[in-house]
Amino acid sequence: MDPHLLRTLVAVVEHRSFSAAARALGYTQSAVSQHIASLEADLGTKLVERRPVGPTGAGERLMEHAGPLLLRLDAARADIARLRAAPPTRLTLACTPAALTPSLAAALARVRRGAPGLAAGVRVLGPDAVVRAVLTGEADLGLVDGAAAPNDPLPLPDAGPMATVGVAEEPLAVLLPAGHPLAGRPALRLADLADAHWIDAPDTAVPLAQLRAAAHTDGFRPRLAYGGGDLAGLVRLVAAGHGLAATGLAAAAGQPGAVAVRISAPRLVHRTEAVHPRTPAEPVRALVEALGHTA
Amino acid sequence: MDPHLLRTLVAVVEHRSFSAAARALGYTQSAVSQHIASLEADLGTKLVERRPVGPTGAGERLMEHAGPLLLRLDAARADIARLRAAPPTRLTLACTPAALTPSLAAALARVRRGAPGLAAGVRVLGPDAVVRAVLTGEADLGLVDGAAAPNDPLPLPDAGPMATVGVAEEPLAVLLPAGHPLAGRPALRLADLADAHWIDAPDTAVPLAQLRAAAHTDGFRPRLAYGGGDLAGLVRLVAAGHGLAATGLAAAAGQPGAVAVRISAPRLVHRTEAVHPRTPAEPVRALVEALGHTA
DNA sequence: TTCCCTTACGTACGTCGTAACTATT
DNA sequence: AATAGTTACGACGTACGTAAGGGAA
Repeated sequence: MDPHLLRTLVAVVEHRSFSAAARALGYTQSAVSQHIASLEADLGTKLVERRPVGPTGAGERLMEHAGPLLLRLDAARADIARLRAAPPTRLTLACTPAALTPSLAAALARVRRGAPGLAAGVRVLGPDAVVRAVLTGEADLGLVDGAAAPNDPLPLPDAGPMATVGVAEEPLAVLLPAGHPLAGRPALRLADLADAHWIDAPDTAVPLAQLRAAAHTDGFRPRLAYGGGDLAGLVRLVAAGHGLAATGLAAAAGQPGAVAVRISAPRLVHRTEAVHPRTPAEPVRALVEALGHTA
Repeated sequence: MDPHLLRTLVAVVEHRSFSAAARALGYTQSAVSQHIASLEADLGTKLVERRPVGPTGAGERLMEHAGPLLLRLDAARADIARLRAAPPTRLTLACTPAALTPSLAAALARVRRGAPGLAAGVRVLGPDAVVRAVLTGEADLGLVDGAAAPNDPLPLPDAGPMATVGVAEEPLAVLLPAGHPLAGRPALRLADLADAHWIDAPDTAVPLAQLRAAAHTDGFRPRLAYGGGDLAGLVRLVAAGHGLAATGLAAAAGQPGAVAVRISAPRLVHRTEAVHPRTPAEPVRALVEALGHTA
């Protein structure tokens, strides 16, 4: 189970083709064929169905391990590389849509005033991708938002050692279409919304799975899947009545066509968390501290 | 960063010697030397100090990745192997000391009555080792106890996909020496115990780190470390006044020389959880169901 | 001097690419 | 017939063991 072979398996399954995977990896088609054959011989099971190409049951199972494994491998390399590297002259942030708040922007501005010439970059991604970016060193700092019990950490994928610091907690809110019968209420009970129509937008709003886990319910079933990372697009879908979405009260407020109503749930808040390497370089440490002061 | 090289690194650091690691792995000393050199060349950093042999800073950092990585690799192989394997004729359980309760023993007896000829084995281990045993297929089912919020899952190491089912919740209890001034109380507030002397027995009682996390405190600092997996030994240390230990009320009750007092903490219970592969073989499924009925 | 890790070197095995082959549509 | 994965085979590189070399106690 050489990691190279696993990487090839991932490419083959993703491309649904041996030759396309070979092109993507810079191998010949023959090498890819040999990689898969070698994995299958090692594990004693067929992993990939040919014509059409797709994973078998065992193949899918192995895929669930391969991704985290390869990520960890990259994370380990990045972790060691950071120990040798000079502090970055360019600060790269990865954050989820609702985590990119005015106070984050202000904190970043404050840090940059203190360090003239510090370049910066911001990438908006889904929560998992933010964590991945921090682990692999693509980003120096990540900011993720989601739902959790007060003072509890967010349930983030545990793919390696990293430090997490809560930087903001605010009430949870639900986005409703402007004309919705419940839109006038001052607050709504989360339990009453479990059977509503929901939009699953795991990269943009609070993932429904997180609501289910935090509320210990079976509800919050998606009626529409929304894949982008754009909050405005999600708001338009909510406004058109496709379903509801949960996020922080501040992020949800003042969206055109939709109304944000506070969710009153026992011990459940919208939380934003900073994710960074455990030995952060100087500008990262300063930014985390600046964020802490706004919390 | 070939896994073989990582395995060698782990062995070298654990044995504090190249030649001992070579013997343990079935290599020559020369090969081990080449492995380490190759890793160091790849990462561009010295990982191991020689004479005496020990990890450098970067080496320790890499070790934190190597363990989980190798575990995941074994877990992946075991996961695939289980898909092909026939249902086991011997049921192997791994459990933490306080999880081996009369009701577990009864449930196992019930299942074995329903399946005559089913051999069984029980191993008592620390929580991490229990999870490891299940992931690598050494055990068919794991039982772990610890502290958590009611209905919340225990904070287990996330080293791979597995199913967890809560099987019991009972009040948290603290073990006190028989003559202790607080021993007569009907219940104690957890917060009042944060500054007491504690014994850290992560393989036997509730790990102190779990108490800290669950109670959102900084207290519960260990005064004595207890490494074994034997509850009776821990009780003797408590009785002798070395410090306190937390566990479930039932497991703690009736221990000679010590007194169990219920801990009243807001939203904090002692919980036992079953851990098993996501597609359990028949006898495992039956046992989990039997355990569920006792909960 | 002894112990233990490193380096040199030869061999064996593994991995990749080229190219011929085979199966599916 | 064309497309796409497999197999055969040869060249190259890698990884191991043997054995000689070097530095610390």
